[in-house]
Parts: sequence; C-alpha cells; structure tokens
Amino acid sequence: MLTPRQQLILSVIVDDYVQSAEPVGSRTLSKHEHFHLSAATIRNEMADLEQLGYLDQPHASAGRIPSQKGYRYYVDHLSSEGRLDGETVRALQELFRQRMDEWERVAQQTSTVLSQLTQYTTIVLGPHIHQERIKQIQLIPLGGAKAVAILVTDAGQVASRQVQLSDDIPAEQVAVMVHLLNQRLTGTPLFRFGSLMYKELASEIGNVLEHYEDALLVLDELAKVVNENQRVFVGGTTNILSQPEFRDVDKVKPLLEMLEQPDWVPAVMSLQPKAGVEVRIGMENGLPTLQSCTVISATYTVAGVPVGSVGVIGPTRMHYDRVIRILDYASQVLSHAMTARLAGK
Amino acid sequence: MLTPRQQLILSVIVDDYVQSAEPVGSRTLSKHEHFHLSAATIRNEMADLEQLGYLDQPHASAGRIPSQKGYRYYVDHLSSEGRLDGETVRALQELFRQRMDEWERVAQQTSTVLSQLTQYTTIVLGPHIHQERIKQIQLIPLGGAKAVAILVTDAGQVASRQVQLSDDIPAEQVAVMVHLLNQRLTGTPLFRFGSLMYKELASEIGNVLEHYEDALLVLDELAKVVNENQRVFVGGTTNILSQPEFRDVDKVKPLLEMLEQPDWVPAVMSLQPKAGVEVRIGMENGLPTLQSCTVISATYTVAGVPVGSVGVIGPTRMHYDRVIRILDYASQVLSHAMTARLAGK
DNA sequence: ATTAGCACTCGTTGCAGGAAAGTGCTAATA
DNA sequence: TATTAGCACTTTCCTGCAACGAGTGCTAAT
Repeated sequence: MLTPRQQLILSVIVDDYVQSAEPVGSRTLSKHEHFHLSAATIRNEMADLEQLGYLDQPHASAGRIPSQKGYRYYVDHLSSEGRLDGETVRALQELFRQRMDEWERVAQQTSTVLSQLTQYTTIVLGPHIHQERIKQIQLIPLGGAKAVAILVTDAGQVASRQVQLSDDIPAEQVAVMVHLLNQRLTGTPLFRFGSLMYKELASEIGNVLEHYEDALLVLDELAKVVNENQRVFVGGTTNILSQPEFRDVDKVKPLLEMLEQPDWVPAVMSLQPKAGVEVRIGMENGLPTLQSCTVISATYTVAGVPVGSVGVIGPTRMHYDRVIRILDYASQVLSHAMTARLAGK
Repeated sequence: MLTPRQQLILSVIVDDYVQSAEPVGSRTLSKHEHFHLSAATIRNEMADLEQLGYLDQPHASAGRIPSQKGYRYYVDHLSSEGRLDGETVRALQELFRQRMDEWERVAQQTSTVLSQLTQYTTIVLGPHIHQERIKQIQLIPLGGAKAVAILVTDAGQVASRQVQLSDDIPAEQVAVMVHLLNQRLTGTPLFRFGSLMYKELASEIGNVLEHYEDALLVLDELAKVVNENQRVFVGGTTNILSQPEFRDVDKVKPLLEMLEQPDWVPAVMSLQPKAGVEVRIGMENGLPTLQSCTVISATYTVAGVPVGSVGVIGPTRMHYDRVIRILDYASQVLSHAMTARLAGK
C-alpha cells in the first residue's frame, strides 16, 4: 500500500510526464505547487516508488517516468472525478443530435470528432444491428438465376447480397417463397436470425415449399451479411505521428500497418457484457505491437444491450482522465441516441 | 533535342537512382554495362544535362539525380516497352476472376493486391454505376412517415436511403406511386437519372398522382445516393513509410493526413474522357503536398465508357515502367471483367 | 524525518580532423 | 575534335574528445 505522500508524488509525476513527455526530476517536483518538500526527500520517495515498480528510470542520470504498473495504479486509485469542460460536452451533444439514419455517416463523424477532441487515434465499432427487427425481406430477380436478396430492419438499415438460385425455379414459386419468409420472419429480432432458426424453419418450410433449399440459401446469405456488418471505423490515424514517442518511422510503421488492417480490433476491443469504460495499458492489450500503447474503450448499448464500442488508442503516456471522461460521456450519449432511434418513430 | 548518348545516360541515371535512392556519380556510370566511356566524358555530359534541366545536384560534391523534367523525359521518350512478368500477370488475372457482385470487396481487394505488387500506395476509384440500369425501385414504410427507398440495378447493386414522407399520405397512395415509378423508370440507365428527368417526370406524374412531391423527394434522395456512391478506396498507405525519402516523420505526416481524408482524389485522379495511363510528376499534381510525389493512374471502362480509375501514389523516384505496365494491364482486365458483369447473366 | 552538500553517472552538444565521394578544369592523347 | 587521365577543390559523413547540464545516491548535519 502506498502512503498518501507516495500517491501524491506518483500522481504529480504522471500528470507532469503525460504533459511534457520528459522524465520528471526531483527538483521539478519540489518546486511543484504546494509541496513543502526538498528535492532530497522526494528523491528518497522516488527511489522507493521505483523499487516498488511504479516508476522507471530511462538511465541513471535521468528523471523518473511512470511504469505500466504506475499508470495502472494512477487509473485505478488516483484518477480524479472532474467534469468535462463545456466545450467538449457541447461538441459531443451536437454530434449525436444529427440524424441517426445512416449509421456509416454517424460512425465516421463520431470517429472524426473524438479524434479531434482527444488528439489520439479513434476506433468506432458497430453497432451490431442485432437489436433491430426484420421489417421485410425482398428478392429481386436479375435475369438468369441471379437475384438480389434484401433485408430491411425496422430501424431502416438495409443489407443486401447477390444470390444464385436454382436454374429451374419458376417465378411464382419465388413469390410464394418470399411471401412465406416475410410472413414467418417479419418482426424477428436479428439476434435470433442465426443458424439456430434454420432447423426450425427447414421443416416448417419444407412441407409447403418445393424449392426450400433456395429459401435457406437466401437466409444464409443474408445472415452472413448481417454478421459481417459490424464495421470498424478508424479515424485520426495521423494523430499518432504528433506523439514524441513515435517520431521514429520504424516505431510508427508496425502500428500504422496494424491500423490499416483492422482485424485485430475484436481482440482488443471485444464487446464487453457490461457497459462502462475499460483501460488496457501496454502489455495488457495482449498484442506485441501495442506494448507501448494504451487502449481505452467504452461500450454503448441499445435498450440496455451492448451493441458496439468506441475507443481511443495512444501511447501509454496518455491523458487518462480526460479520455476516460470523454469516452464515458460519448458512449452514454450515443446509447441514448441509438435507443431513441430504435424505439422512436 | 537530346543526343542518343545523352538519352542513354539519362536513362541509366533514372534506372539506377530509382533503384538505389542514392545520387549517381560519374564513376558508377562509367563502370555500367557496355559503356566504353570514361568517367570524365560522362561528367561533361552530365554537366550538359544539368544545364538543360534534366538533372539536379543535391550539393556540389554529390552525384546527380533526375529532375522532374528528367523524369518526364524518361516517361515520355525512354520508357521501355517490356512485358510484365508472369507472376504479376497471374496475380492480376486471379484477382479479377472472382465474383464481381460486391463491388466493395473487389475494390478493396484490387487496392490490396496493387499495393502488394507495386509497393506503393494505391487508390481505387469508382465505379460509377452510371452505366447500369434501374431494375426496381422499392419503398418500404417503417412506421410514422418514415420509409426506406431502395434502388436495385440490373447488375445487382443496391442503393438505399431513409426518407421522410408527408404525414398524411395513405398506404395505397404509396403503392400506386411506387408502381408508377417502376413502370416509368425500369430500364432507365442511371446516367439519365439526374435533375434533368425530374421536370419531365413532374408533369407526367403530377397528373396522375396526388402526392407527387413525395415521389420527387424519393427520386431526389436516391439520386443523391447514386451520385455519392463513387467511393474511394485507399490501400497500402504504410508502404510510403518504407521509402527512404519519407523516413522523416515531418515529411510523411502531411501526406498521410491527406490520404486519411480523401477529398483531394478528384483533383488528382479525375475521370479521364479517354482510357489509358496518365502520369503526373511532382508539381504536375497541382497540390503542394504532392510536390515530391508522382501519381500514376489508369481509367477503366464499362462497355467503352470510362467509369472509374485505379492509381498509385509514391515518391517521384518511382519505378515508372513497371507501375505503368501494371496499371495499364489492371485497368484493361478490370474493364473486361466489369463489362462482362454488366452484360453477362 | 528532513535537508544541504557533494561526488558521480550518463546523455547531449559542439568542434576538429580525416576519410570518402564526386566534381570541374586543364593538359595530354588518339 | 572527341576523349581521357590527372589533380585540386568541395562537401558530407564519421569519429573521437572535451565541456556541460541534469539528475541521482549517499552522507552528514539539522
């Protein structure tokens, strides 16, 4: 357990280092604010904190910088409960006041605004449309045996995919099939629209329909699109380049390569069952490329169910409290907006 | 006019410099291939070429590098007519053998493959679906006065957008409206689906339909989506970081920022009325950020009409002939594939 | 428990000197 | 007349070295 004075010192070191990116020396600290301590005393405390693993020393005659453990302690115990400034709040409220129809645009915008506010790289994930319900399924023949299957949700999202039907299926059979599917599926929430319901449906449809394999194919393709449609938006990538720890091209390159190819996202920002802000410092991310980065993410919900998340990625030397507050607030506002969109007319 | 020997020297300098990124000296050249010339002779020729503006000298005691004018001359007069190697050809053919249904995926893939092949950053633009024809228009009510307007083309592309209808419009009126629109518009190529046809339609529909403003609104929104749908795909961004001229973060940053926000693309890669490869070296790009970059782009066509382009962006020190050949070939194969997709069943 | 003082360590900066690469010019050569 | 060999000159790059500054750890004094 750290003494209050140790906590204070750690806290000031983190704040100072986050700001300046320079190792913090004892003299700097002794002059800080209302410390009535001399540099020597602080040196002793810092030596202790280093021994305990909360501080690192880049080399013998440099100041101290927080270790990963130090950041972790800071986030868990020392982070202040302050408020967001009015300007930031206003920017976020403004952002989510816009129409929620076109998710693509909202996600893009969110990502842009968050990177502007935080000056880090932003990731916007989702939303899974699993909370929405099937409004209508359409099958539009294109000639040959090709057709486009279209699924519309009650919130107005549209998913579509080309499918190849059996060659010999007559047009009226297709009509019957679509009618049947709509009858059976309209109103079904998409989270039930998975492999589970196929067996149910297969027997049910099999009795009535001749070409029920085609019907299943259509559903299968649509299910694929639905599952793929949790897209990832990455914004403010170049903010990384402003961070002094990434002034070296060889250091940024692996990181940018990772950001360009976003399959890693689920590993780092998996949908948490609970809403709330999560902080992963350095190694805690699991990925070697991110060992000197921190990822902070927040899950947002629709009607209480987590459907997506927003996150920020930057160096471990990060403005923890500010980013945490921003993401906390943003995810709340986003949850409200998305819920309203689904429920409201 | 350059003498044959000057041409040869310029050509070798470009080839060598493109490869090594180091200024080329007279001694290096004199040892090159079947030159029977001494370094001194070459020095004289190089001095002439510099005077003529085809070469630059970074500083007094360094070798020479090609100037923009030098590259331009190389591209226009010295570029060899060689063939692509089999491996590259195979990769491209493989790429376009896949299904052309989901344009998004094809574009993404094209961009990835081209950046792998060229080791530069790739831009894939389009295609404008203007060549495709309207297959069907749908309007699916969502409750309230909201609805989703959906447009399907004969090639199976789907465009959709939410619209807000008048509050008092009855369901059967909507059905009549959609029926009418389909009757009138099915088969219309999308390039005619612009503001031009509204006036025509307005009078025509106005006679039959009570709520014809709604019909026009729907068309208007769909037209917007159709026009927006020429998306830009950028791939291989991080390849830039491997180029020695961009080892400095301050040099890459503006470039990456530009690539992150691709509104500049139309300025640099506007759709050319003619098919073919276009090379823009340095200043020729117009944009100050690109003054030390070359953009090479090729337009691809559907049934002879230019609909989109693929391009590569890298330092002026670029493998001109290889990239030109790759883009030339890629755009041809892409044209064939897209045309086949539209025509074929 | 705190502080002042001091020797020590390590990174940074500036500078001199020499090697390497390349040029321009002049004089010799075919 | 075109080409070449030779040489002095320029500029960059590297290396070693000394001076400096920031910061520490330790000891002794308060």
